[in-house]
Amino acid sequence: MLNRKKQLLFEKQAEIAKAIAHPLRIAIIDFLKDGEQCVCDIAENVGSERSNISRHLSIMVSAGVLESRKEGLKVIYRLKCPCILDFFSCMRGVLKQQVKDDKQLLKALLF
Amino acid sequence: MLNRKKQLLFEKQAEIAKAIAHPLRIAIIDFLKDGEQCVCDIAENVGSERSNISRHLSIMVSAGVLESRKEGLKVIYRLKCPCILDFFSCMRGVLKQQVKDDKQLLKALLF
DNA sequence: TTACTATGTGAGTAAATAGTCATATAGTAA
DNA sequence: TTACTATATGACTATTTACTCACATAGTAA
Repeated sequence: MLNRKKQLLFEKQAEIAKAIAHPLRIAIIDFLKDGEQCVCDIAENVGSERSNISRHLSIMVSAGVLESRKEGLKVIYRLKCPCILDFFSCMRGVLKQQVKDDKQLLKALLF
Repeated sequence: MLNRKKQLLFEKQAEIAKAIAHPLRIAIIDFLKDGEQCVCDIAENVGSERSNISRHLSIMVSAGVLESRKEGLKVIYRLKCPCILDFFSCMRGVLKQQVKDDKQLLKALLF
């Protein structure tokens, strides 16, 4: 059984992972990898309603993944911890491995 | 707007992130970091019903995060892509930053 | 002031997810 | 064969999450 400390840590980590675990939020993080952007430009880039994007952004801010600053009417968001991008390349690695496995399976089926 | 290719990629990546985004699954991955384990030992370590653990394991296998092998009656699971552990240290970094921010806020409130 | 723009949020519905219990399956061993 | 153990899964309920629409808020500018 886990002790309380570890359990709390895992819950906090799960919150961060949840904040990333959505196609739109992945798209947002990917869009922000080259620099900060305002809500309207993010919404236009990822193709969703501004109110929806605003919600997704606030989820990621709460989780500590993004941070924001105001500039006139606009609110500009940026990655708070760019190490998240390393996780993205890890995920691409997992996907590549899946494709390799599929190929192997296909070969096994054909011969 | 995103093109179809990117959209598909982001959906696949989100599936992987989702497969990690749960306290029990984080605990399981953490437990597996030092080597493969069978379902019953995982269940005992993280403190949940075997049927529940079995479901969480199959979610992670489907996502390509874990893989398994049979050994007699037991099914033994292991990390398929240990680079996921790097993401764990990134998450710990995010949490540390949150604590720092909280300290700053507290100071601002007190003085 | 009024009109406008960018962002955030309450309320509602629809869909996805998690956990539990009972049961099924697969392998072991008498 | 029967009894046992480890794992997986169907069915169900409860909870969480995502999206949309309407409206609120905040800043800009005439």
